Amino acid sequence: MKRSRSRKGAPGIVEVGLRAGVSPATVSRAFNDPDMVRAPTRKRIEQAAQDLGYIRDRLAGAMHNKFSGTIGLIVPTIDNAIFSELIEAFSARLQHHDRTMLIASHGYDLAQEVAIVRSLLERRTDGIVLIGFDHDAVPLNMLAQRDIPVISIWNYLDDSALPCIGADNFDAGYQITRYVLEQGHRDIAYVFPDTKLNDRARGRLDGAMKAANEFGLNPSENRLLTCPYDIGKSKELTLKTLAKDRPTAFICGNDVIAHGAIYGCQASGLKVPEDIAVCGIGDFRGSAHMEPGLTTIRLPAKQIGIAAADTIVQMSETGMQPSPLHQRMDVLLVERGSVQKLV
Amino acid sequence: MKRSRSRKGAPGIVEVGLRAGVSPATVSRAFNDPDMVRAPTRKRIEQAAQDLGYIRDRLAGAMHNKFSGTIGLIVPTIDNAIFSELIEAFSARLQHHDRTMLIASHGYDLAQEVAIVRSLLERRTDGIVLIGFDHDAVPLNMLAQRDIPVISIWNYLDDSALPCIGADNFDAGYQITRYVLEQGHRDIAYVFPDTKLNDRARGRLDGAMKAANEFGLNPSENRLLTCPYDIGKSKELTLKTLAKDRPTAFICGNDVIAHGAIYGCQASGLKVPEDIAVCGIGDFRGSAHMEPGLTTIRLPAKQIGIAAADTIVQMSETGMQPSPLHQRMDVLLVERGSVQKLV
DNA sequence: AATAAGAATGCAAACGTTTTCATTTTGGTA
DNA sequence: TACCAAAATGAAAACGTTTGCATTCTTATT
Repeated sequence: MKRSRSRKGAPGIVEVGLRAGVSPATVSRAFNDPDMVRAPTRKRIEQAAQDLGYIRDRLAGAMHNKFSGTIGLIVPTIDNAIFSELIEAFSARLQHHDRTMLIASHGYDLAQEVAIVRSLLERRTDGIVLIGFDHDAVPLNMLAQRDIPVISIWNYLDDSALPCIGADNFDAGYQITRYVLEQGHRDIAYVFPDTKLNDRARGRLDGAMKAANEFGLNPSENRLLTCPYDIGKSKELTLKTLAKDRPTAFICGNDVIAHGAIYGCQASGLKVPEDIAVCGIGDFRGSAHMEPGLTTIRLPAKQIGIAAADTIVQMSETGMQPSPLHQRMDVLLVERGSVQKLV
Repeated sequence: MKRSRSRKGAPGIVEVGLRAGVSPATVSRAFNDPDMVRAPTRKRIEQAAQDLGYIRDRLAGAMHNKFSGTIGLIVPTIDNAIFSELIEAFSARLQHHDRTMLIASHGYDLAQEVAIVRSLLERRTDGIVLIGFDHDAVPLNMLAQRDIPVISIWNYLDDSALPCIGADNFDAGYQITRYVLEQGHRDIAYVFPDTKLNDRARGRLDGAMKAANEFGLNPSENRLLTCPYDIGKSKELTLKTLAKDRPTAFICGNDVIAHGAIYGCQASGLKVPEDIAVCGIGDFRGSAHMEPGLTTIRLPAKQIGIAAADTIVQMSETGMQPSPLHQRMDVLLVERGSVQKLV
């Protein structure tokens, strides 16, 4: 691999210094600590930098600094409404902090996650943000050993080992289920993603079960359905379920699944909510406006993204754990048209 | 800002060398050019690295190398089905090339884009991928001046200044419109995003107009609607349009808008496609499974993402323009249930 | 066994900043 | 005007790699 040197003679800090008649050190200071250099000197430097089209090399700076100015975000998937709002907010907020986001997805594969953490470490990210609590010990150890700040976001647990910022998914599952029960539904199908390696889904399902129990219900095996985050799969599963023995309501582990369920109902000629109720969790883009509007639990994705950015940056700057260690964001039941009182 | 030094005494190439009884240089070679060092030596080095928990510092390497191993992707928005499939594919493919993705979004604001390019340059990305052709000259010049490889993706133009990989949006607009016309529709509303700074939308609309003209049609002002990429806004606009003077078909500039249009029709009591036809462009997640299934033009997002990653990596390695310079991906009309023959 | 050619390794100088420490300048005060 | 503390600047040593060149080790050939 021939690596031709010679970055086009791009001007560096010394060229700028030469032109401005100051030492490289002063140029550096002018950029990092503007009021350490006198105004007129700074002016000259800025002018020189401008003239030369100087662009600072943060990599070189990072070598000294211990700080690279990048933050890593590791998500299960990007290609999904689930996280895109979160990612956007997080990224924008980081930009605001003059940090750059390194993002990678592992497709719900924890082995992949190890490789990703390693790669981020090689890039010396100043901090890493993970989704949820289900993680391999290896990457966690690598991070701990190096004192790299880590937080877990999206889910909330008041006693999680990692600092966290998230919504109480248990509560989300509990609230929506209680609501459906209060509408008089008793024969309910629960459609949730695989809860094996997904603490968010697990929390939601547990919450749902608690609500059911409080109403003296104990959902039978055939009312507990597993479905991936995929509209098509969900629609298919719904169709199959309806063909056998139709419940009066579907409680879905997330909005994507709920969208599929609604389409499934419509495809089999049922009207939502008149003939059957469907609800989700998440309140994704589109849920509000579909027909009927989806009754769901709103998770504050944007808020979480912003808080996550603020927190991880602060941790990297102070080297301390955030306080509070566990930040809980409120979830909100939003009633729209997809669930109605059972008559 | 106190920047405490001392990266926890993380072992470096020299510690590894010490332990393996070789010089740092050899360690470096063992990692970058494995068969430059003899197998037994390499074994010892790998073992030592393993024992010490060594993680290479790519930033330090990048200083020498001219290559940082990162590629920048600049998109209008992440939080939108439009680009998420593309991003995911691009990112995965880069990972495969042992590169890391730096992503940033500018929210359709070209001024923002300048700042972003600058920030990426500061991070010394080995290449930059942009969406579409509408860009400020400033960042383009910065890139050209530094010989940083750039490509434009998503849209296709056989004579674009930048190398490109994309779908022919003009053709997409043309095809879907022709199809609708062939189904007998004549009174058609065209709902497109603002075409000012969006060459993709512009191309699609131009294509649609060409098809209309070929059928001797010249859509009137009030049939040319402008709508942002937002389901809610689109639904609202549809409702308003239907209240006045209802066309027999809506051709939407993209699937998100089409989703909103369908919901709008349904909300006002019309059945799609019996009472009114709706179609989109894009074939996003969900379009296939909604009720009715959306007739649309499939854009090969994943293919584009993969090709983009391959191309930009290759450009950065060879320092040459790709060939072909302009890569055109096929679009495909997919007929589903949202358009039917006008009786 | 001696030798030469080639492979493997080591040495040390980069890479472009930041930062410590020393030196100079500034501006106010005696 | 001379002097001093404080502020601004400069010199030079890092930071952790990579790499050109020099050196040493292999190994095949005579």
